[in-house]
Amino acid sequence: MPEVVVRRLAVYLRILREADLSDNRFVSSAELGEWAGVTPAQVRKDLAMFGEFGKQGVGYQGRNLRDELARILNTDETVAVAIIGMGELGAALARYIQRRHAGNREYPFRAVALFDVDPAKVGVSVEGVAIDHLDALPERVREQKVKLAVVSVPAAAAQAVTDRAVAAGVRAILDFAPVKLRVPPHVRVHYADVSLELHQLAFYL
Amino acid sequence: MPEVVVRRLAVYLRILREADLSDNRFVSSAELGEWAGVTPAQVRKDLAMFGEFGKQGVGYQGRNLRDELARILNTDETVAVAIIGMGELGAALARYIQRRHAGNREYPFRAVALFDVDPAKVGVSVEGVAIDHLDALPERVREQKVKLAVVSVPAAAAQAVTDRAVAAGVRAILDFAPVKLRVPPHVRVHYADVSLELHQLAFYL
DNA sequence: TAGATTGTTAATCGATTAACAATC
DNA sequence: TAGATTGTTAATCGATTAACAATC
Repeated sequence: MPEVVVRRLAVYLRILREADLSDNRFVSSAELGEWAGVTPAQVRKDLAMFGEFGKQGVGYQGRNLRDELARILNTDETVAVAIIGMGELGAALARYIQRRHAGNREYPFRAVALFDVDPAKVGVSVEGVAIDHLDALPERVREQKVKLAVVSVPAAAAQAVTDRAVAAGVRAILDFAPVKLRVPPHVRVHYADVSLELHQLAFYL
Repeated sequence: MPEVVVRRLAVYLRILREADLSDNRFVSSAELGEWAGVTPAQVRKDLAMFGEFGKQGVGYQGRNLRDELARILNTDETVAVAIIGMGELGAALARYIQRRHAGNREYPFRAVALFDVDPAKVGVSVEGVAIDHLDALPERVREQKVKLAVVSVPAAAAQAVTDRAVAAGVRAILDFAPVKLRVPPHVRVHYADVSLELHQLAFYL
């Protein structure tokens, strides 16, 4: 499945989650495309890759489409997330995720495990979740069946913690460290690299 | 210029900045491609869009290529950045950027202006830069000639602060709020949307 | 000179858009 | 039924890869 399609599906889902979907609100590919900034044909093609969700002449039933997309993206149930590295960024991410989950039951992500190596941080709670020592990662990841991890450690440590997370069963990683991670083919990595984004934007100045 | 090319240029530049470039180290498109995870042809094509930087039979002179790329990406001189929203994420970003700039003179970005609306935060210094009230944004952006801004405010406030930043002369925005921003055509927006990334990754679980 | 690698053109690949028959 | 909009096929567009003459 092309990565761009998955990205757009996530956009459609967010739009539908935010939209006010009264019981029988139908949404057309034209509307959804307008909101997402893509063509109606694009919307229909993207959705058609996963099934026939619409009714000719009417459009897509909003709530149904939202639920189908959540199912496709595996966010119809709560997704357990581990955050590795409780520096300022990691702690900010942990609080962000927990608060969104607490504030809106539809928000699927929940930080169930937090890790650091600093003894001063281990044991401290962040939004009700205790920070564990990195050495406890394999055990915690296995017992909580964590499949998705956020890496927010210094660049020099990123590959090593990634290796440990992957060995423990993690299948997808969001990496904030400015390092290209080497992982086995069954593991997916996305990069959230602030400096790279700033560099790209600087081109247009 | 295709956006993917600009993205790869930024990757090449980072690689060259990190590489140990002795005086006459030459780098081939094969090497650079290997490090960046793209084909040699891709590297040559990308670079050829901006000029002829290589020597046949030899490759690209590392330091020269690095400097050329920095020039193309407008990061051969320090780039002033404003950060709007000093919540946890905003503050973490401010510290990250300042520390990298302080630690490595080659790091081009510098947070020269920080903004929030919380009276408890205004006046507080973050890594030596005082937080200003949002109302001071137009004045500060103009006097510091800030062209690049980071938006790290709550979703509900993102469009409003963007409008003010754009009115003051900002040309490129890195938006951390999960909101599609509407901006005039001469303004570039990149999104750093953690929830969207997590949603995409969840697809592969 | 011989070997290597660029810059560039041509071939391939894949994604987007347009068009329209199917059908609600 | 008439009007609207889907699902899908065909046409277009653009980006990637392969190939090779130019040349250091």
